[in-house]
Amino acid sequence: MANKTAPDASRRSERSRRAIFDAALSLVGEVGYDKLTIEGIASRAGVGKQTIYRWWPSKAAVLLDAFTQDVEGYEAGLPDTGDLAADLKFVLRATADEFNDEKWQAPYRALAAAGANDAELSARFVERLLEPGIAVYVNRMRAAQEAGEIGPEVDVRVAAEMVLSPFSQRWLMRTGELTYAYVDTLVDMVLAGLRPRASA
Amino acid sequence: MANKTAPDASRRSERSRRAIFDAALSLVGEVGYDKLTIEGIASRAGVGKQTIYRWWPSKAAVLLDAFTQDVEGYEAGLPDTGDLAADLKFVLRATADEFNDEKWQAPYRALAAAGANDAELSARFVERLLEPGIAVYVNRMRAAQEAGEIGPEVDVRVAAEMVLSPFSQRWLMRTGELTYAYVDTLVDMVLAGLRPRASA
Amino acid sequence: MANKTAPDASRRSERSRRAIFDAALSLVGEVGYDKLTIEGIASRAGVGKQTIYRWWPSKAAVLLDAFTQDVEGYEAGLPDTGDLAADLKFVLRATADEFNDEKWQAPYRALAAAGANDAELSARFVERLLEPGIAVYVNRMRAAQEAGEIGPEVDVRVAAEMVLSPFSQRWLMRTGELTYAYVDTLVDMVLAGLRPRASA
Amino acid sequence: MANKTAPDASRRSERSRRAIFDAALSLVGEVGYDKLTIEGIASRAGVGKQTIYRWWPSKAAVLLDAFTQDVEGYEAGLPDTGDLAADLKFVLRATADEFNDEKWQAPYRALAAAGANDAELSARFVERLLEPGIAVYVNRMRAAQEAGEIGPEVDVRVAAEMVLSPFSQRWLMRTGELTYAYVDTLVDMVLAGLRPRASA
DNA sequence: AGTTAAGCGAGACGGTACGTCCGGTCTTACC
DNA sequence: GGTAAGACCGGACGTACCGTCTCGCTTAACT
Repeated sequence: MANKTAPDASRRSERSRRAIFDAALSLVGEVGYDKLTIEGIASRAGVGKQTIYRWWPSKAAVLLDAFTQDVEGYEAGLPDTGDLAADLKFVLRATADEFNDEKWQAPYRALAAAGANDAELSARFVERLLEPGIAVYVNRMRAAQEAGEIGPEVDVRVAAEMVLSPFSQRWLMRTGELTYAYVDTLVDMVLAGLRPRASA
Repeated sequence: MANKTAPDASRRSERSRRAIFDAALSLVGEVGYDKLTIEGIASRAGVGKQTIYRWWPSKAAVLLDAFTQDVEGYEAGLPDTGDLAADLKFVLRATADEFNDEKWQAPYRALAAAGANDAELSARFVERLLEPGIAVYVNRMRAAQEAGEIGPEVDVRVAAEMVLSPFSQRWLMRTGELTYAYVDTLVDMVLAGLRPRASA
Repeated sequence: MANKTAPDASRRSERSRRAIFDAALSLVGEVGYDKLTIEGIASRAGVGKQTIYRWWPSKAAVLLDAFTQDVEGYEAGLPDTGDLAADLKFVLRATADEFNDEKWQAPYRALAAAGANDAELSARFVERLLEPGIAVYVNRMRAAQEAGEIGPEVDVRVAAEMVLSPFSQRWLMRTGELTYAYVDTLVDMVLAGLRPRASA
Repeated sequence: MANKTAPDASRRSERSRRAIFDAALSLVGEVGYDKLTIEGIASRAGVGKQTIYRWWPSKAAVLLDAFTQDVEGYEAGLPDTGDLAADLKFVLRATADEFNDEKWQAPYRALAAAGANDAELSARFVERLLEPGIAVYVNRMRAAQEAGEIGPEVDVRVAAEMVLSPFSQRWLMRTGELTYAYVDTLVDMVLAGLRPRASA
């Protein structure tokens, strides 16, 4: 795969890297993904085009790095108060706030869209942004399962997706608002089906 | 909004319209959405570029029309055998087959992606492709609700999304295969939460 | 040559013909010859494009007709006071005024230029505009020749061109002003060579 | 005036410059000026369109540079045998040969025509092609004037134009052939008026 | 007076070229 | 050797006109 002699990362300019990220994020917010250009990023960052091409294969890759850079390490806390429904609602409400934040919209939408048409990018997007987000829910549900709040036969990954996918789909396709009420309804409906079967 | 004097639709060339649709669909399958160009469509269709620009604002709009044209009226049948789980699995398996069909992939992915970055297009995409697909499930669930299979307090729209969104999200983000087994699990898990509450 | 069945001139719309001439002349003055378009003429004239294409082969042809229409019959008077130099200066001064008139500049320049690249148009331009103008001088010189003011061996056509060509060349190429002083000098210098040789 | 940041001429590709000139000259000969296109030149030259637009404002400007490049330095020799008439006839005959050469026709006509409608281009055309040609005659005549062959009161510039303008006008407007006989007649007639006045 | 066919205004059409923008590569000079 | 700068080839953009072609409509000329 690596045909051209790989660049020497140790000599890389940190200043340029940061400037490129800043430029990419601010530009995608201003002009949208479609009108985001490598030349535009280079110009805004005060950087030569080649410096971008040397380190990234496409504007989507730049944006992905810029964006993950910005959000890395956010998945630290997931509360476990013992009340699964309450915990899920708490986290999902926070996520709703995030998704409703204008700053996130443009780059996140752009990456989701770019991923749809580019399998390789999609994989990295999923791995670095989507999966860590899902893992939070999966882990909390697994704990609940061990605590007996959720039936042992339940596939918690599918369960997590039952909460997260309707939520993110609504947002991505703009089919509805992400309100706290919606979030609560969604969590309640999903959990209703996960309770251990009446052992009687 | 419409600033330029609108073209006279009654004089429109049906032959050109069809040729453009055919060209757009075949090209998007061959080269992918990003490399799909208006010039390419015009050339393949044997049509002047202006004829495309006269009737559509973007390649995404062309593709949406081409695609809906192609699939219109497909949502005729939704079985009601009295067994909700069986019916949903049946339809969702068919939908899985459709989504796994190469022919659908390119244009559908392209439209979903284009919609993410273009609210207006998104609205038309949702209205003409997404909603009719969802309606099938909502209607069947409403019937089940009236038959007492589903609790009366259930929001069937959210319930339908609990089935459909994880499914389409998997496909769009390529986070998993759309197998019959997955489909069955998903339906079962959702329905588990919808059953009427144990009578008091 | 006449391949398409010729249009029936008897049914021709005089109103449209005039409107086209007016539009062509006013437009060439406003936007220049290069940006003069058939569509622009048609639109300004309130006329269908086909009506222009039916009667003229090119915008240059339209302009030529429009222009000659405008100036036809102007070559009526050529004075003969018996003093050749005075008469030539008188006419040439008037011509200078004409050439210095802004209204003439654009269409006349345009036609001269178009003629340079189009032999057929050139022929009509010469025949309908250039030659009649030259004839005035040739005729007056021939009269002078018969009166003995000019030597009998002189080719009056060439003599006329010796006056007119430097004059029009200056104007066309913008190599100098067309002043009365220049005109007078030119006439005097040419006539100096035409006088009958000292018979002695 | 120079609004866009000017390109860096020191980095200019000499190879491209030459290729553009070759392409422009060969194409104008093949298809004529009206059908000469920037795209055509770029394609024939194996050059991006932008490379043309970066350095020239119009096809006429390209052609002018291409043409002057081709002919620069040709005005070296002007004979002075002591016989003015003979010398002028000699040079003008050579010029007639040149003007009758097909290779010259297209670009020269094109430039003359383009100049008629574009004052700025005209100025450069005159300065770089027309004036050097005229200067040859003016200089020779001035020498003759100093030698007493021409009257001291004669404006040699006007005299030169009396020879050259009828000549080039004939060619440009196609009103007559440029034969040796015509050339000789013209020179003789002009010189007849320039001789010093009978002393006394 | 009624019929008919041509000219007409309008403008959609298949094309070509415009002049601009940007992609990705390459070169130059600097650090 | 990475970098800022930017010229280069290529190719698509969206626009403007070309010249051709219908489409109804007017409007003369010929039954």
